[in-house]
Amino acid sequence: MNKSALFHQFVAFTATIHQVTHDLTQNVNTANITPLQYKILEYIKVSQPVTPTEISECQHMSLPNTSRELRKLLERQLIEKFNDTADRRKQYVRLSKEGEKMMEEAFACIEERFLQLIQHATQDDLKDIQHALTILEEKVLQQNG
Amino acid sequence: MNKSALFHQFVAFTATIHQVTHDLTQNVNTANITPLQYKILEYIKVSQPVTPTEISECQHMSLPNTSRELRKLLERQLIEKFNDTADRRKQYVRLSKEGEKMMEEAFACIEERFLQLIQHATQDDLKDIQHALTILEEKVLQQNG
DNA sequence: CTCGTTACTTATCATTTGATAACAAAATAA
DNA sequence: TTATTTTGTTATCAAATGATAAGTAACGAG
Repeated sequence: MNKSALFHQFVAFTATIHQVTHDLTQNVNTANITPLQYKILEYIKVSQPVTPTEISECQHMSLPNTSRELRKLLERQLIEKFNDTADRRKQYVRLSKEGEKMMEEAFACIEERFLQLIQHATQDDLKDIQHALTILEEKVLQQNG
Repeated sequence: MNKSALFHQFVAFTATIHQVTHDLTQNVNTANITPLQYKILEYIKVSQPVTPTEISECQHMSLPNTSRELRKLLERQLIEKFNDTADRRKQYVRLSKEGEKMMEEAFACIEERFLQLIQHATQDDLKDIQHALTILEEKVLQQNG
C-alpha cells in the first residue's frame, strides 16, 4: 500500500470534512456570537466544567484573550463561573441555562442538517459509516487530543 | 441503528479531525503568510487554474476581499495571473514557481507528520483506513462540495 | 448601438482576533 | 518566612478579516 497516496486521500478527505462542517454550521442561529465564541461554547458544552486554562490550551489561544472572550460570554449570560473549593486560584466555567438552551438549539439544527446528509443511507450504510468512523478514530486519530 | 448516536459520533470525529489538521499544519514554514492566504494557496494548488470568483465562492469570502488577498499574494510573487483568451473579463490564477516550491515544501512537511501518525499501522490497517475514508466520502460527504 | 449583467478592482470602515506587558492573588517550594 | 510558580485579569496595540460602496471593463441580449 502506498502511504503517499493515502496521505493525499486523507488531505482531500479533511478538506471535504471542513467544507461539510462549514455547511452544517453556517447560519445556525446563535445570538450574534463570533465564530471563536461559538467554538468556545461548543468546547464548554461537551467538556464542562472546564477551566480558562483548559479552554486556552484546547483552543490554542492565550490566556488573556481567553479571559476576554469569557468575560464577553459572561456579560451575555451564556456561561457561569464558579470557584474550585480546594484551589482558590482556579475557576470552572459551565454553560448557563440560557447558554445550554442556545447550544442545544444549535446542535438540534446541525443534527437536522446532518440527518439530511444521510437520509438515503440504508441500515447497512449506517453500520458501515459507524464502523468507518471508529476505524479512523482508532487507527489514525487516537494518539492525538 | 440510532441516527442520533451516529450524529454525536460524527461531531466528535469532526472535532478531532479539526484538531489533527491544526497539529499537522501548525508552524509549517510558509514565509509569513496568514492562515487565510494559506488556505487560498492550498485551494489554488489543488485546483489550479482557478478564477477569483471560484476562490471567492469556495472560501466563502467576498470578491473584494478575495481580490485584496490575491493582490498581496501577487506582490509576494507566490501566484500568477493570466487572462482567459475568450472572455477578457475573466482571470485565472495559478501558483508561481516560488509559490509551487513553498506549497510543496509545506505539503512535504505535513506528509511527514502524517506518516508519523500512521507509523505503527500494519498493511491491513492501511487498507482499513483507506477503505474507511472511501466509505465516508461515498456515503456521507458525496453530495457536498 | 444601448442596456443590463458579469468579473473584478480600489477604497474605506468596523469588527474580530492575536500578542504582550503589567498586575494581583493564591499555592507551593525553599 | 521569602521566593517562585500557577492562575487569571485588565489594558493596550497591531494585524487579519469581514462588509460595503463605488467604479471600470468586457460581455451578451435586445
